[in-house]
Amino acid sequence: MIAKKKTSRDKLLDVTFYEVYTYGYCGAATATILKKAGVPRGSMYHHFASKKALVLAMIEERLVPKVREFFDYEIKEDMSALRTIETTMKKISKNKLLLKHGCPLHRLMFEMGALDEDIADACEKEFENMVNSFEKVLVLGMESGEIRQTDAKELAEFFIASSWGILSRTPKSSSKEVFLRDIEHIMIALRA
Amino acid sequence: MIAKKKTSRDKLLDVTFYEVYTYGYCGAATATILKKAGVPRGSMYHHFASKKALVLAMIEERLVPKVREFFDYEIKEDMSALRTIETTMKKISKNKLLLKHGCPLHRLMFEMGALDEDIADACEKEFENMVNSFEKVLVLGMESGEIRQTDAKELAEFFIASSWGILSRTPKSSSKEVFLRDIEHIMIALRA
DNA sequence: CCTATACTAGACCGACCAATCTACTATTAA
DNA sequence: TTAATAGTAGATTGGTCGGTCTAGTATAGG
Repeated sequence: MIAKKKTSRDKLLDVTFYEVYTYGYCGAATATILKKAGVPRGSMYHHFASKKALVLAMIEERLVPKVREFFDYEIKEDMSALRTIETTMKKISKNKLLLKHGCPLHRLMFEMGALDEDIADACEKEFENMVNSFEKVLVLGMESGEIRQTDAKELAEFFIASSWGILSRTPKSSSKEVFLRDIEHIMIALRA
Repeated sequence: MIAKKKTSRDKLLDVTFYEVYTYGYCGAATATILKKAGVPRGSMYHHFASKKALVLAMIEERLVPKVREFFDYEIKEDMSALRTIETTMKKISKNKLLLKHGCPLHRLMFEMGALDEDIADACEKEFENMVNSFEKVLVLGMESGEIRQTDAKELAEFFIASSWGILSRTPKSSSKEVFLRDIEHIMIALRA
């Protein structure tokens, strides 16, 4: 494997993801991002017009792919919808950062939703993508009789929003066990 | 009715609630709070040792009472548990600010949970109070056979966390109708 | 070699941040 | 009248914020 040297741009996006995830948009300082990335200020403003532009690029190139790692369902016809969902939830429950800070998309959406339209739109767009992805699984499950018959899109929206709430409990009160226990309650609302 | 003159302290707490609710802890600037409250800087630091102390007092004296307005269940033995919950959800769905910004307790908890232990503890404490309050309703409902038999505390925690998630959808995608529709899905997990 | 472009480098800027400081006023009690 | 306390008032401080500026380097095409 060839060790590709990370470009300044890549380093900035990596660190920005972590800083915004941890401290929020307002709490993430460019000075800290630059220091941690080991990139001078001039380079950052060469690649990005502003802090906001940096964060918008980070959403597209880091946050969205990371969210999809967890939440993009490969539909395998031979696997049941309920088993597919269960597998995803197990995977999420094993991620310490998710349990501690919640879904990074939810975090940014919640903080900035009413404060910046561009960031809100970028988040909303990916929320819709998650809903569409999950909806497909639910439709399959409805066809096979595993999932309760109802509007699949609405059920998908409900499931994702609820999961976000469950993931956003305080670090102190959240754990793998608590998460999976809460999810089990949601599942009752999904099953036929 | 005697028009009591609001003290500087009261004005500061009122404005701080609004500013922190709207812009978050990091986003809320003391300069703005002082200006909107019409209180000089010296007065603020006479009453509160720091911004953090101001916010902690705000939690106790404004945020917690406001949350309890909505979520403190008076248990009326003659009213069914499901009807009690339904009434509360209807009340919440009529509040524009709640739909736009979510639960103020959830907001602060989510932003500061991992960043400041004192604020996290204050939020966690009220979360537990909400859970206890809701648990009582669920227990009554289980006794009357309306609510599904399960651990009432766990079910209460699940319900509140899910509701928070549902309330924290983007301003654009949230409305009274969407909220009540989502709640209806949670209710399926509650009913016997 | 010359020149244009892409990128690095960090000093610097004004604005804004939370917090401190000294001075002043209103109220109460001795 | 005096003294103590509570609260008002806002200028000022040191530090941090996002963003700009000028200078320098690396690379590629001619």
